[in-house]
Amino acid sequence: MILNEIPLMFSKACEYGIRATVYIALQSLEGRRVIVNEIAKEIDSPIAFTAKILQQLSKSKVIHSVKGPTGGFEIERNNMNTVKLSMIVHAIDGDDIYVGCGLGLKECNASRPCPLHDKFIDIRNDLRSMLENTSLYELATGLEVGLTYLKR
Amino acid sequence: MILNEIPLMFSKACEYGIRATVYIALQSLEGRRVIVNEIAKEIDSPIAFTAKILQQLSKSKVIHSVKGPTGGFEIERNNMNTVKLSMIVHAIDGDDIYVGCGLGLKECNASRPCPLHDKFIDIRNDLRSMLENTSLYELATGLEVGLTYLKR
DNA sequence: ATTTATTAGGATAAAGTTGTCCTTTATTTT
DNA sequence: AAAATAAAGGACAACTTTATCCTAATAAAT
Repeated sequence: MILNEIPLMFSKACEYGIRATVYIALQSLEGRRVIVNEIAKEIDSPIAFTAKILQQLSKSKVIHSVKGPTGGFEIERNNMNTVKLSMIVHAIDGDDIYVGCGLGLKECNASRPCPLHDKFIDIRNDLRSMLENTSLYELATGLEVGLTYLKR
Repeated sequence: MILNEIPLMFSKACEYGIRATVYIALQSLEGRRVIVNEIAKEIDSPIAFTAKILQQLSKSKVIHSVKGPTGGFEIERNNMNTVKLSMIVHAIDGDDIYVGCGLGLKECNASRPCPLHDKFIDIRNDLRSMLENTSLYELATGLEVGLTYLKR
């Protein structure tokens, strides 16, 4: 019997958030504004939960929301370059990824490192630099096959 | 408002498990068998929850338990070399760390990778190799200051 | 043999994450 | 102006993880 199902790297909320943002970006590149129902259907995520996440991303200016008929979500072409994966993750999961010892040791720091300290730091820095260096545009256009990839 | 508090790398259960195992190893090197209450106190973890985790580690043969008075937990000196960090993690968190796309994309694989596929693979492989190459002995004796480090 | 100390294990509670539903607010269309 | 459409947001339900408590099983000490 195993106690846990730990997330591989991100929470579900964050996964949905990234997938949704990429979908919105792809559609915005086609000049289409998209509504939650469509997004959730296309990325295969729970609608209402996705709506919550989109609210957060909207507040964080990662995406832009428009109310009313013909409304929905969109992302300006310019923002696709400035928005990095790290901003999406931060808006949803916070910046926990960056802090603390992997073993939860409070005394562990650079001057008195635990045996795994440097390894943890390296791995986390790799993750961090990937998140900070990957733009939304790069991520969206890198999905050659496009939409099909967003379904899980 | 942020939805989540995602674990940095391991679950709480796994963190406690690693810290507890290291503590047991350190005490075993001194010839001392230790009881749950002491372990939990020294690694600053909840007693009953720690007991559950120790049960799992005991079943998985990572640690050895002895019932009754003078009983407690211990680890044979020989086992400290064969027990790797990966075994502790596996016993508690399972091997989720190793599977699936970081974005939760089901179509993502080596032949049709998502834009982050290789980066995810690299990071995860680094983590995996760290876990598989770090022995309990190395981990325990690497903690020069010993016990103080295990408190959080 | 009885008592005592300790792990094993079941039941359950608390907290956190994920997911749903319904009402309110904003905006467009008619 | 009224109706319709969509996001915003509050309340809450389900599930998972974390945590506690109590009893049973085991084994040493008396």
